[in-house]
Amino acid sequence: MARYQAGLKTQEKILEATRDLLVGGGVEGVTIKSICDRAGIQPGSFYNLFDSKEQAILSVVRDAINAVDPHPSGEPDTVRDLIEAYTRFITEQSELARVYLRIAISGGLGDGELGERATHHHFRRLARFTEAIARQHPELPEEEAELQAEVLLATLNGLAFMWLVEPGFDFAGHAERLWMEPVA
Amino acid sequence: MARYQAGLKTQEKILEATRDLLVGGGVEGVTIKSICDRAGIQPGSFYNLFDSKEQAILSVVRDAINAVDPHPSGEPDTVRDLIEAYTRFITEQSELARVYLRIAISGGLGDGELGERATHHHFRRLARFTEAIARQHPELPEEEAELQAEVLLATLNGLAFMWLVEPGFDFAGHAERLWMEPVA
DNA sequence: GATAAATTTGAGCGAGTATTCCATATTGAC
DNA sequence: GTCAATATGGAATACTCGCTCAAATTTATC
Repeated sequence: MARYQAGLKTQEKILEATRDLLVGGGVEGVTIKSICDRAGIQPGSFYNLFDSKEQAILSVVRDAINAVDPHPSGEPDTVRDLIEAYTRFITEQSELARVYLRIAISGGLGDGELGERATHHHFRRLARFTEAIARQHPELPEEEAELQAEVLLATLNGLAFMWLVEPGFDFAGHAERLWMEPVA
Repeated sequence: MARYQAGLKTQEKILEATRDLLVGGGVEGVTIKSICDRAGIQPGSFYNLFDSKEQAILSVVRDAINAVDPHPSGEPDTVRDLIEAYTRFITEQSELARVYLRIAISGGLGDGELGERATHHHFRRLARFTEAIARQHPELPEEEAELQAEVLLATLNGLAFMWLVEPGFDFAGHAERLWMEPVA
């Protein structure tokens, strides 16, 4: 057992507060004051555990990005696997999913490390979808597989965004219909 | 002819600068200083023509929202009309389209008048899609028509997001495939 | 209890923010 | 040219931002 683990609890409170604020108001709503108020601490404590505000945000966003792509280096996945993983991500980890949709998708356009991470994630994810489609339809030329992957990913993200705006939207039901025919 | 029209030119310069900044860096990148620098004016001139920074941003966003839904009270439109209009919006007014998509993602969920406008626009647009589908497929129950409209709109937005991240993405080509079969 | 390390506090700094104010310059009808 | 309405420049204001730091407090070991 580690000595002095009081800081771990504080760190958890900070990350939780940051995540809530990201869900509620996007990156703009996250300030040192808002984090500290919600976590019930003072700025000094924050900077005892994090080097900067950006670091706390990045930590939450990194979790969200990792959660959408589980077991990235396991056995090769099918298109159905990927769609089901996205559905589970949204239904079972909706808080992180909200962060993901608000920050990761649009964040790729900003500057700084956040933008780089989001862009890198986008292309890695696109490659993963492309591989799954190419594996499932070997007759397709590589280029066509990537095109279909782009459309599938775009559709999934569009459906997810609809769910973000209208919480009652049945993402799972609509995503299910994309299983077999990823656009002719 | 109005007297004292020197201010009109300044107003135009301000709106142009604001639009460019919104395209380049989202709402966060828009400051009074950045607007004035880009427009070649001073803060005093800005506040002679606008009451606040938010007003200038809202003016640009209002243009973007209006541009995506042309002739809102003309003759009833078909699904194909709506898809073609979105395609034209993106291909022919890409600057405004970038503003529209950036705000739709990041701003539509925030507080304030910007969020209200974006949300209001979303549901008005959804209703318009629903009507077009219901008109084209009278056999569908109202509820099913709305569901299909949601999926169609989600797909179009998803494709548009993809285009926003990858400027080379062929939005028009992919949107064309949605003409006849808006998901079975 | 003494000691030292870990943790928290909270005032405060410098930079940047939106906005205001007013003196000055420009405009345009008469 | 006159004069009032309009437009501009640029310093000043009040505020929030991310962040720092020395002092105080808590925690674990002897």
